[in-house]
Amino acid sequence: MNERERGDRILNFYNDKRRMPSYREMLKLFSFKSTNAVHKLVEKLITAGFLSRDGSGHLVPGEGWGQVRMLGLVEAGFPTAVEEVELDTLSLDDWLIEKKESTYLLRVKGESMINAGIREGDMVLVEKTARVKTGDIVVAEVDGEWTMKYLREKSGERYLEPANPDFQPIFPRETLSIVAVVKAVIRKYT
Amino acid sequence: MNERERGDRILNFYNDKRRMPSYREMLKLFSFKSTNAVHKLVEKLITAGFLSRDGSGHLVPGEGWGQVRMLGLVEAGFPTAVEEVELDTLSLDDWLIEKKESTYLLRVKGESMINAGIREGDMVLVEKTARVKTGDIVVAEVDGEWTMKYLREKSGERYLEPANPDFQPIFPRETLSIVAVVKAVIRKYT
DNA sequence: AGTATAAGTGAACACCCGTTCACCAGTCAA
DNA sequence: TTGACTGGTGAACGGGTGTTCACTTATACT
Repeated sequence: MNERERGDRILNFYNDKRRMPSYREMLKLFSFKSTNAVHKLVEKLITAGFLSRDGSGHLVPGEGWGQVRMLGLVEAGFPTAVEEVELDTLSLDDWLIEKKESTYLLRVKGESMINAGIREGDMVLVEKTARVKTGDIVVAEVDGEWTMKYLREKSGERYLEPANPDFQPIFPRETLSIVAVVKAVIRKYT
Repeated sequence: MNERERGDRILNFYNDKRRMPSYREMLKLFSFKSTNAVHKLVEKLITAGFLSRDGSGHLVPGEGWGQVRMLGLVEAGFPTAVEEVELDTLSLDDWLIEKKESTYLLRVKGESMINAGIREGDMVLVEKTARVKTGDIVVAEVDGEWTMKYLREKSGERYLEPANPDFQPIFPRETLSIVAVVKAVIRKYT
């Protein structure tokens, strides 16, 4: 069993249980009989970057050992098992979510944003924020109704434009309040 | 400071440091002066579902308190602050990734799947697996080249079909090996 | 006013944690 | 063959951990 494999085993424990194993638990994990063996192994895994310590000395998963291995372009093909070590890994949560308190996941209804690649049933990750620019896809309340559209501006007036020629732009009669900005689109295949 | 707020503060610590705070650390977190106060608070947060204990009694984040709050349809609008408590939350990682060891993230190149809502620059979450069905979007190697297409079957023969009328279906001359199945598409706006 | 109940203090305790020390077996190079 | 190095055992230790007990203070309900 090599170093990489052992690091993976610890990180799998973390992913399962949402916490690091104690040295005594690692005894069983590796069939060791002395916590000192674990101690030495952990020190090596730390210098190797699999694990690390936070400010107060507690063991935490190493930087850049998130959940998914990221590869290059599709055309480039898959790397061999040997190369995999070099790859960057990341957690989707950390990658997509900037402010967890104000981030929400919505299911999309309707086909009004089809030309932006957003289809009925997709999930959109939105952030409640005041920092909106024209051109962003926003969730807004216009005249009492909720929709998701492009935010546009013409002669100083903001309006909403769908990404579907079958729908008409929405010029607010009374109120146009931007509630959230779409940060990402996630489509999951069953 | 109410219960919800205190639970959030602990979970924020967890999201920051990737581990649970100790009772002594929570002292500072809540400006308490006795670990017993923390103890009682934690017990309440556990019965409230914010936190929980794993098999060996260690403190872990409660079930269903992942990263993102999930809401209903866009048309439904945002709930008020009071209602938010009722919402389901989940971790994108847990939701999207089934087998972490064989899951990879690829950046899409080309427009051949545009009608499936997959555009150049999107990220696709793929899983190296043998369980492929016709109709799935797959990453495959045909005659030495790598592409992502729909997997189709006609008269017992498997071929690849793009989701773009400008491209032609690919009937393998020599080899067609399915490398991975596309499980999800993620488009991130900057 | 009286009294439960909730919420926090302060101290004590047993236990588990990570660390360390001394020691041993195998391997590989000089 | 010697010597250094790697990877493991076994035991011991100090400190941090969660828990518990007795007590105090504040809030709320008759």
